[in-house]
Amino acid sequence: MSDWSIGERATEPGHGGLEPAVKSSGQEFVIEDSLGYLVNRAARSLAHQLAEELRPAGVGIGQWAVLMFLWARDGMSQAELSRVVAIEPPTMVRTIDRMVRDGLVTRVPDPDDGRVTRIRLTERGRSLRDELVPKATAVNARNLNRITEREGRTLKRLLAKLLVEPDR
Amino acid sequence: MSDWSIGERATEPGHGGLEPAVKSSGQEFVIEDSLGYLVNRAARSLAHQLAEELRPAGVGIGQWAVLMFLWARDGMSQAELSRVVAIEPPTMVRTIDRMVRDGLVTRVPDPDDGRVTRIRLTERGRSLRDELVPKATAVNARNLNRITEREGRTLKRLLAKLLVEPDR
DNA sequence: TCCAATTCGTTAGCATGCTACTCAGTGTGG
DNA sequence: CCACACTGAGTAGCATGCTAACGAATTGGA
Repeated sequence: MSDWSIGERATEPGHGGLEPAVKSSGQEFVIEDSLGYLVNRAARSLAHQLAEELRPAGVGIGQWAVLMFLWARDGMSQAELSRVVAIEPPTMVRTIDRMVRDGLVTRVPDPDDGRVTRIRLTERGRSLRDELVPKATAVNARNLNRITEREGRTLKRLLAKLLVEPDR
Repeated sequence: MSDWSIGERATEPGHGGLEPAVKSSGQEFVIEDSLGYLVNRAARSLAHQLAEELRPAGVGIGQWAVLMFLWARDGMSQAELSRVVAIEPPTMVRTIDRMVRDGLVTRVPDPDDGRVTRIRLTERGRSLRDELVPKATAVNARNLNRITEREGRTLKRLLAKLLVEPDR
């Protein structure tokens, strides 16, 4: 699938009134108007585009965020990384496994704390920065181009607001 | 991880200036300001919350969208479903596998076209609608509560705009 | 000082997403 | 009518996300 536009409707065309909604006890749930649906679609679209850019370099989409944080501060521990990337530790373990396998990072035991493993960029991991950052920037820019700059700022501000300490 | 707020910064606190950015050839890439990062975080946060609501019913997050479309029009083919849900066919195959396993749907061969399998809701699949739609509505509402109603409409409008026929 | 709670990394097992490929059934242009 | 293209479903193999549960190391409190 290379088409990320909003899809067909569930209801047959030409059966009279469009009704892409589920009526449940009088309530209506219009899927195309669901925040979760829209955010999920947008996230997959963006991830798909970024993955395309990263593929030639052999970097997976899940490795991207880790690289970003390591470029800002090399030698973070796995626990620190899973906190900042907002990924569960078991997921981080296997992402790091793949990055070690691909020669992007190495695991270094912390001398002061026997529980901690520090993640260090290899030369290759470090050098990918100049190659990949412009590509990622381009993906964001290309997508933001569809809306005004002001709208772009608004969009990001609202998304950030959703993430600040969710209820429940 | 139950904390979906914006995480720690990559740079050490108190080393002077905050610098959560990766400088690459003069460019700066501030991760907390990246559209892709924000959308991805928001999507996982919302998916996590919805999954929580669906779990008691034994419905997986990937099955949710399929159910939504089947509630609107029962008997769609797998190909139709993968188009409207915007999921690749192989992913749909296995999602349907699990839904069959869990007694939500059945596969029915199309009498007119030997290639086509139609997906029909079971009584259980149909009956979950009244139970789950309010829960999903609540998740969206709870998250939209953090911003004004006007902002919510803006957010959804901008997200939808990103999805309309991406460049490239 | 020493036991209990916490933290860190990890394993196991599952769901959901993708690409690449295959095979069978349909449809179409000569 | 028939070869060839297209479409739908499925298989294989992988990446990335999660929860549950552990064992080892550290820390904190009595």
